[in-house]
Amino acid sequence: MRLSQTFNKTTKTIPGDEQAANAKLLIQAGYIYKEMAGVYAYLPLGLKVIENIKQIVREEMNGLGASELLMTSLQAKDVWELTGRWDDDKVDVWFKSQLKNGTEVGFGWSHEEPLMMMISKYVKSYRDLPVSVYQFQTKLRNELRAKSGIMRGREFLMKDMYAFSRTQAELDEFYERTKQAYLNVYKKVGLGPYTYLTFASGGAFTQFSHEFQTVTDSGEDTIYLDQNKGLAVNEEVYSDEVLSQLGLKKEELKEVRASEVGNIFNFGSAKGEQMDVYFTDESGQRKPVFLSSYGIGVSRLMGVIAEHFYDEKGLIWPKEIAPAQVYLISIGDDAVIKQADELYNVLTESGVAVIYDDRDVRPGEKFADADLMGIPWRVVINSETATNGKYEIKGRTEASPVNLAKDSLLEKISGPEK
RNA sequence: CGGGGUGUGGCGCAGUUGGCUAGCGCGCCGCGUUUGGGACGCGGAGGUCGGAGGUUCAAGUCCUCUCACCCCGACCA
Repeated sequence: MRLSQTFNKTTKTIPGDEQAANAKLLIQAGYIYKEMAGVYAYLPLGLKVIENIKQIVREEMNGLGASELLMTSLQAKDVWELTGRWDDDKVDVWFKSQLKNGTEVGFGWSHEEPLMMMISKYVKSYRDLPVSVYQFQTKLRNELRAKSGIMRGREFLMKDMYAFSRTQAELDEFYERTKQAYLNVYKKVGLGPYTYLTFASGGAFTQFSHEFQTVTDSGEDTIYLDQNKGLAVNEEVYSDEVLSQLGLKKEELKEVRASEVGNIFNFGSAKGEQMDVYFTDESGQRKPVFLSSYGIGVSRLMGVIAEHFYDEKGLIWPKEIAPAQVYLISIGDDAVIKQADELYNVLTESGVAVIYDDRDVRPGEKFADADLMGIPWRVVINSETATNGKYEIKGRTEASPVNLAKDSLLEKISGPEK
């Protein structure tokens, strides 16, 4: 994209009403816009990051054989009454409204019940199972207190997946595969080395659920981490009994702050029984469906990544989710612009996303924005490079640039991240 | 929901024990000079001090109510 022709605004001043690093940086760099507390709009750059994360998640979910769909934001009351969760005393984050005729409706804070209901209309036989579906949906939650920028909002984007199985064994098998898929996601978005499978409270149906926790100083959770085993225990279930049950030794655990970036649940057959979702097996017997559910907060994940990777100059996106791979800067006259235009076309045509800073502003401003936006590579075209046919390139975290011929430049950009 | 803090041009802020035409930086508009780390000069536009009510000769400043935002806590299948 050419900056001179796109909607993109950065600002030198740090927002006064934000404390969280992710919010400050993302607003400053022009990724998000605050509508109200806990409610943020995604500007073009921010949307690009969201889409990049979604694509990574999508590929992993598809790899599990799940099918993408999209549920509704408006939800019917009676569906939730089946499990007692329409009650404000049971669920305190409901946004509710009503139709003109007085019928009460809720705004989706979760889609578990509606999706169970939907599936029950289609799944009747063991031949229909197993099946798994997922969606990227905006969740609306009337949180008492929003905080930490996009890490805990009242409106946020979540990937939720639901798997329906015939037996506990079938469920378990899918559950284990999904754990791996989740770890793949965190690896691909750049959080691999910091993210751990964590035992957490399981809710009504099982002793534990599994969380994925990213170790980061600004995290909201405390976990006890066994680095060698790559496992952690959330403090909410941390006890001597649990440790011995999991085969973990207190001496080998380290207490660290972390942010939850995913949570998966095994509901067994309880949910199916509760919501009357049954199928007929090979022998003609009526059996409850086994359910498991799997969530990743996509917008929160973006916040955690922003929170994890930045320096005094701004954001530092992992290349897999950066809104562009290259920030192209031209400094000079017509010859420079010609070379820059040319490179922009070459890169764009070869599928490299480029932010081309062709604005009529001073170089310092371009450099500052390149850093603030956190684009992995910065390429500069000036009168010298226009003359010798080379290109100046520098990685976001590198101290100084190098000059390369076009081929080496392209190779470097598409090569492993520096 | 309990506790703490903050609301003053678009953004970030200052504004003394109430006192005169409410300031500063950035940004914005115009002209000129600049062009490798957010330039500089000159000239402009833009606020009635979150909102309502009250005290006072006089309120950005004091009081009451209210709205919004931030932080801590509680909460978070």
